[in-house]
Amino acid sequence: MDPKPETVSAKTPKTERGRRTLRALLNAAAEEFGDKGFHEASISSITARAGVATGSFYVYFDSKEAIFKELVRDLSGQVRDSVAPRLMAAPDGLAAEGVALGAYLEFVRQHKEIYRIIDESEFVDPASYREHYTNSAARITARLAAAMERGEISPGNAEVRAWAIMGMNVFLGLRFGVWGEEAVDDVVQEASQLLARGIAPVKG
Amino acid sequence: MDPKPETVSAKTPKTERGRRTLRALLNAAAEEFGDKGFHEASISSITARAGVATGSFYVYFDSKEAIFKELVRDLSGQVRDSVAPRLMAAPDGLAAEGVALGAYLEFVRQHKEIYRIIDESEFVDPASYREHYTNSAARITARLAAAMERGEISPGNAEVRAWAIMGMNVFLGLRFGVWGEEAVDDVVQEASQLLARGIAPVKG
Amino acid sequence: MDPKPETVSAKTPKTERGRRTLRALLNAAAEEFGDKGFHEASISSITARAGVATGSFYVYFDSKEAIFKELVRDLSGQVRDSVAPRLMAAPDGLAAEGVALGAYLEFVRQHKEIYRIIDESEFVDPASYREHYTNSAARITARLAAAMERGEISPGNAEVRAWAIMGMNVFLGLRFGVWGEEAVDDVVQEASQLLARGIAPVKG
Amino acid sequence: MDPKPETVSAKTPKTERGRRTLRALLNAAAEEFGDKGFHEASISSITARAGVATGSFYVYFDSKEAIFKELVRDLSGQVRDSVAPRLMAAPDGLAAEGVALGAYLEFVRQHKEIYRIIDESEFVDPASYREHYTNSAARITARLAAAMERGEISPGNAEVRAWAIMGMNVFLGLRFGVWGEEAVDDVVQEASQLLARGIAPVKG
DNA sequence: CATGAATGAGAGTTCATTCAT
DNA sequence: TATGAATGAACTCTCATTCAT
Repeated sequence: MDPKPETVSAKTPKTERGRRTLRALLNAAAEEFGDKGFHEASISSITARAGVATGSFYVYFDSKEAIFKELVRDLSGQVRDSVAPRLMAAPDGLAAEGVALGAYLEFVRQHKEIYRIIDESEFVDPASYREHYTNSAARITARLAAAMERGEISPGNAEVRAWAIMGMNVFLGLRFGVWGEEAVDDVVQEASQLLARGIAPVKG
Repeated sequence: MDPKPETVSAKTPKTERGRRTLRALLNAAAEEFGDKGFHEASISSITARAGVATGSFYVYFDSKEAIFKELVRDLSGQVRDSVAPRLMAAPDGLAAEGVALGAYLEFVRQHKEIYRIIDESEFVDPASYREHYTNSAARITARLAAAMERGEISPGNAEVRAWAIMGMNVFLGLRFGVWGEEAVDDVVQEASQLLARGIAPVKG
Repeated sequence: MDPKPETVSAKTPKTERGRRTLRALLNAAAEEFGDKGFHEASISSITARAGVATGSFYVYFDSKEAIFKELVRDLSGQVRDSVAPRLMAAPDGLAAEGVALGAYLEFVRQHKEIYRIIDESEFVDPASYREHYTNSAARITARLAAAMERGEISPGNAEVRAWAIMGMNVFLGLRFGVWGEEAVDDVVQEASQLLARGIAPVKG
Repeated sequence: MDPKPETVSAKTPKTERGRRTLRALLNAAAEEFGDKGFHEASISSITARAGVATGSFYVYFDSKEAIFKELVRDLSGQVRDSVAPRLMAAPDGLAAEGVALGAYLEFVRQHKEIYRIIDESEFVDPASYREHYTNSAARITARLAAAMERGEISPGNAEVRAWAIMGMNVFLGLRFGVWGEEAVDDVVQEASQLLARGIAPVKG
């Protein structure tokens, strides 16, 4: 269940010991960045958490930015992968978006630090940030386009809708996943309804 | 008739010259933070832009954080004030949200740096960030509640809807205001439609 | 009862208002230096305590050092003057030194900050420090010499004795005046006895 | 056989090179503080004297205060150790105090900067100052108590006597060790006599 | 691969002092 | 005299990165 090894691009270790150290650094970095944010985080704190010497860090990463970037890619994949399986179960393209919101809210609540790290990438490595949200939007757009195709939702600009839906999800995630502790079912239902009526196929 | 005295919390100057210096610092800080972001920004760069000595900064602010906080409050007020007058013109509560989105998109496109500064507050002064979005949501919630009252929109959980709408706006603002350069009318229309059908009053 | 005006050398004010400001500054400085020590003390804190503007300070003193120096001279005089009257009452030159110790201990206990300020002058204005203790020693030396003359004490090197006695007093003052809270009578008696007879075993 | 490992409290180096750097910093600090006093001293001057980079300072010490504290502890030990061996040679408890004074005067004259540094600790790190003199007094008290026990000195309050003796020594040290250049034998003799027999007129 | 000491540029911050009003 | 804003040199401290072992 370890996060995909293929996402680890930089300086792939050749020995088993090396792989362990790399993994330890990545985990330590997730903790450190989640706790303190990028700028307050320090390499020496990361290596301390990982139980290795300062210098060892540079065996695996070129810079603080590099490990952060690596991490964002890793986490971005985790967010995606946590939603995907739930989507399979959705009866149709309209329902799918409600399911996706529910899955996202749950994930966010369980991994608040991931939300934070990804968001901070806007100011650390804008390209990663943009990539993350652009990818997300592209996936939603594709789903919507397919559903339109199938007549499950009304015709319209799929990309605009995708960004609108993603924004909805993210802010509901912030308010009811990261900040709030209240039950989430009502939120999902209310939002699903808004969405359903909003993009449901036009009858008659 | 002084410029926004309510935003000036710290060390109010007692002379006219002092007021000018303070304003110059605030304006310089907006430029600097907008250009470079909080961490890359430097006090000496701010004072240089403002045309005053380094030490003068500390006559008015206790720290880099302090002026940033001040600025976020200031800008948050500007965002609010830019949308408010347009709302007056809306025929009803349903249309109002479309109008608000349009106003917001325009504002964001003209003041990309404000968008950036407010967003960065999540990592510099989370309380300000939270306050900004909580205030925004509260205003939307109040509008929706009133509109429900008047039967202009369907009954439902106004707060959830407010956060959903705000999220939509913010992400459309990011995609089509900050990043994109394309015309914005289609976006507003598409989103308004999504919203309209989503929360329109249910017809008998 | 105000400290001697003649000790105020710098920029003697001509108006009544000026005299009040000067006195306020000196009192404020005594508090400030006593509380925080020379280096932690700040001019603006002194002027704030005195209830005047920062710039007013320089109407009366040339620098932070200058007011400190002034203060040490002032306080040095106070120490001297607090002991002098008690000496008059002493029956002879030997008893006088015990009386002086008693008077000094009392004074120190009541004015701990004065002890501190004078001592700090060693590092702020060594000349003042040296002057203070040299003057003290000279007064003791003179007393001892006169008493020798009168045969009230044994012949010997009056200056060495004076410094020894002063050191005794100062350190007993530190231990039992500044730090300790216990009754002081025993201390005075024990020290007086040491001074009179030394600590050699009493011969049968 | 490492140099005084007990004085090294903070961030003990793990390599030989580290130990050398630490020692160099401590020596440089003694020079710097002795020359300029605490507040005029600068970290960069210390590192320059030690021949290392500014940042290296913070590998071993948290602050200017921290190294000063370390140094006072170190020097306090040196004062103690310089007197101790001479005491062994004293024939009895009464003579011992004269010997101690002599040893102290010599030490002070050779290490004027140590005297200064320890005294300045009163204003930089009062706890160290207090500790230094409290320890000294405790050692003298113990000697006196033992000598009383053996009947070598008259009965009395050992602690009061100890502080009196220490004060005598310190002030004679200031006057004849730090400030004066004259021969010191007379001083020791006069003070020893005072201590032994006091200054009451010789009877009969 | 691992270690941890060394580096040094650069930042924020302080505050005694000056000066125009 | 009094005011308080303006000044700017100087300092401490941080930490990502390098490198010899």
